[in-house]
This record gives sequence, C-alpha cells and structure tokens, in this order.
Amino acid sequence: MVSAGNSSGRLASNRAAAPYAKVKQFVKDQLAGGRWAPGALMPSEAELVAQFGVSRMTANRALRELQNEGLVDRVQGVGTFAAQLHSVSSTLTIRDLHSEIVERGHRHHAQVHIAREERATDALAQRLGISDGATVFHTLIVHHENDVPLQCEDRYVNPACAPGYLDVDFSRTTPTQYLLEVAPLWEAQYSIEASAATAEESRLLGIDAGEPCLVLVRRTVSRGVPVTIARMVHPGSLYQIDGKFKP
Amino acid sequence: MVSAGNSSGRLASNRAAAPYAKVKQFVKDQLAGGRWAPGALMPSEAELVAQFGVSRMTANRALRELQNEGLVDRVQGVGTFAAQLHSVSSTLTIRDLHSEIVERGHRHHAQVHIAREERATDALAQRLGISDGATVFHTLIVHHENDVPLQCEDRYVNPACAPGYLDVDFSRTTPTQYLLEVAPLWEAQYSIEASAATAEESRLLGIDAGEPCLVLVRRTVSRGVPVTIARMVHPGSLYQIDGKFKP
DNA sequence: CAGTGGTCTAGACCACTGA
DNA sequence: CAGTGGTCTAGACCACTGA
Repeated sequence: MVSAGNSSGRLASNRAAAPYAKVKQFVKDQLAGGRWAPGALMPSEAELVAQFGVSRMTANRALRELQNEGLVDRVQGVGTFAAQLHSVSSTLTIRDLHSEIVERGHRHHAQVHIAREERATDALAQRLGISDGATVFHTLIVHHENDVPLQCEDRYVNPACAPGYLDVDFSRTTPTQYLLEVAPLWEAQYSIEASAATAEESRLLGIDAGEPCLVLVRRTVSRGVPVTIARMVHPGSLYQIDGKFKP
Repeated sequence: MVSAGNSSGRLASNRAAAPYAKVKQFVKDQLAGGRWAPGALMPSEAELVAQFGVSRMTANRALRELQNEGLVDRVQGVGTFAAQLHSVSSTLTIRDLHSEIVERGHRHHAQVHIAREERATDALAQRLGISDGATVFHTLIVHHENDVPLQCEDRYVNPACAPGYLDVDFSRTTPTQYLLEVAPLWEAQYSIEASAATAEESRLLGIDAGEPCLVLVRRTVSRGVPVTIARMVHPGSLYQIDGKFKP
C-alpha cells in the first residue's frame, strides 16, 4: 500500500515547548478557529513580539514555518495574511513494497520472471538517456503479499548506474531497495492511472484480462542521469493509495 | 488532471542570494554530487561557520531547512548525517477541476444530474458526523472538458457546514470552489483506486460498463466537523495523476 | 514616512551524546 | 569532558510597500 501524510506535529516531549513553537501553535489554533478569514491581515511580527514577550527572530521563525506549510502568505513591506487554501495538498510517499508488506505483519514473496540484458528500443533508450540499441537491464517481478499477487513490476535499468543489478537476488532484495542504495538522492516523475490488465498481466496477477488495475509508472533520475523506469501494475481490488492532509 | 510537485527552489531574483541560502545550496550540491554516502557524517554547524564566515544561526538555518526537506538527519549531541532516502516523496495537490481545465485553455462544462436533500443512510450519517436519518445534501455532477465527460462527481454535504449549498449554480461554480469558500482550512483524507465503471457511471461518462476508472474518494473536515464526502470517477483512458519529486 | 518582512550577528544557555 | 545540535536574545541593516 502506498501511504501518505504530512508531518506537522513536533514530537511530544516532557520538556516545555519552545517559545517559537508556542507562538506558532497559538497562531495556528486561531487560524483553525476561523479567527481570520482567508486573505485577512494577521498580526505582524512586532505585535507577536509584544504579545508573547519574545524576540523578533522567534516570532519570525513561527510565521516563516507557517508560511512554509502554506498556512499564511507573507509579503515584504505589507504584512502576513491568512492563506486562501485553494487546493488541498498532501505529501505522497511512494515506499518500498517489501517494507510496506512487512510493516503490516504480512509475508512478502517475489517471483522473478525475467532478469536479463536486452537491447533498448529507441523510445526506451531515449527515456533512459542512453544510445540507440545499447544494452539495458530488464526485470519482471511479481510481488506477493501472503501469497496473493499484489504487484507486477516491469522495470528497465540503466546499466551505467547499477552495473551489478542483474547479480542481485531479487527474492531477497527488491529492485527499489537495491537501487536506492546504489543511486541515492534522486529525482522522480510518476504517473498514476487506471487501466485494464493486459493478457500477460492478468496471467501473472491471477486476475481476469481486462480487470481494472492501478498502474504506477515511475522514472527516476540520480545526479542528472536517468536510472530506471518502472511500471507497477496492481489489481484494483487489492491495492489503493491512501493519504491525508492536515494543516 | 491532478498536478503534483514540490516547491524547492527560491524565486530567482537579481539580488544576491542570502548567506543562509548559499550555505544551504552548497551543502545540497555536495549531497547531490555524492560527497556523502547516505548515513555519513556531514559538516557540523561549527565547521560551516568557519568555512563560510557566517554566524551559527545562519548555518543552523541552512541545515534545519535541509532537515525539513528530508535531505539530512540531525541528532542533538551527535551530528548531521546524510539522509537515507528510503522513500520517494512528493507533494500531491488535488486541485479544483474547473481551474485545471481552464488552465489548459480548455472549456469546462458541468452537467447537474442530482441536487437535492436526502435522508442519510446510517453509514453516511456516521461518516459525516450527523445523526441517523438526518438530512444531507446530495449532488451528482458530470464535468466535461471540451464536451468530453471527464469526471463523475457524487457528493454528500453536511448541511450544517454549508446551508446554502443547494442554492449554488453548479453550472457556474464547482462544489469544490464553493465549499473552500464556506469552510476554509480543512483536513482531508483521500484514497485513490482503480475500479470498474458501474452501469450508472458508464452511462454518465459515455463509456462501456466495466471500463477501468480512476476513482478518488475524498472526505474533508473543517474545524473538526466533517464537511463533505465526494467520490470522483474518471475514465482511466482520459485521466491520470502526474507528479514529480525533486530534492 | 512609518510599518512591514528578510536576514544576519555575536553571544548565550541548554540537553544530549559518546569517549 | 568536548563536541553536537536546539533555541533564544537584542540589536542591526536592508528592501519593500503604501499612505
């Protein structure tokens, strides 16, 4: 399962909250209570300084963090305003499937159908930033949760980024885990869509052809070099992405 | 279309970058260049102070912001470490469909099929936090992009939060727009799944029954009070959610 | 011009960690 | 114990805005 959420709250500790945190929470509570309509002028740093007896840097940090969280808009020379909240945002985290399954207390099992070198098609070579007809690594793995097929992972890897990719034992390590080690700090583009299972996918996932599937396509780039493109297909009846948004 | 992304870069301005921003960018570049393996010890604040000739507060802000972005882990009494990047995150923004369509330069048109009061079922009453058998507002609207049906929006609204809901002209204002005005600053839970179009959905969307659809279910809460539950069904062939992640 | 936010400094006290 | 990060302060200079 893909989990999402945003980390807003500080750790609850026995120590007294820091002054900047108190100011921030105060403003946040008032905001949540409707004290200021969206777009309304809020207290200036100077007012918070007077009200809480803190230094300006402390008031500034409180408001700056609220700005980073999208709760207020600040304009130099003008003031701080309650944000409009035109949109609902959430941090979406795409995690390693193995960890997800294990965290649920379930068994994960990967079945490797393909793990080999191939010549890249032109389209693929372009998306992976390699030359036409060059070699790519290709794996096709079906992941099971408690022996139920949950994800069919069709992945291409740029050999320059992970030369040892095909030597990995994918019944013990997922491609995601391995690639995160080899190529840390990456960018990713993804898309989420619904589409019908192809004949092959339906066979691998043990569902009927044409059944609705949730498909995640992800392309990752590490230090400017494309690393991998993966297409992850899940039976619509078994997999959903959950998330929440909380200011 | 749902768009996603994260705002990492500062506005490019003609003014010189602030010292904290320089330090931050320097560390970020080194991190991206692989200077420190995940988990490796990074420069302390004191070292950055010496290296850049800035005050500790300035170095602290740079590292603190990198920590908030998930790029480094800091442990009091120990040091600053390159983050493991176990997961790939992205800000997912669920926007108002009308704005999305208009931004693409296309025409939006909404067809209202249902807009009435109903008695809530028990399950619905519970999810909306109202008493059993109480009245709810129900709308069923199909949104078109350039006259192609794109979304079937089945929505229930807590009358206490939006008494004037049924008076809105939904051919001119979307429920999302209206509710954001009436009930600002809210929490939301959502799920994204793939499922087959029901008979009614297929009729409303002009697709075959059983076709894969991308379904978004969203429940929103304003100031602790449940406001609305919406189920938005999109033909899988027309709609996908795109996003990117960039540290 | 007064008021606003953006940022920096030099110093401070503290809690925490590991040798 | 020395080194680390967490935080605060009192003051400063600046850019920007709108009256």
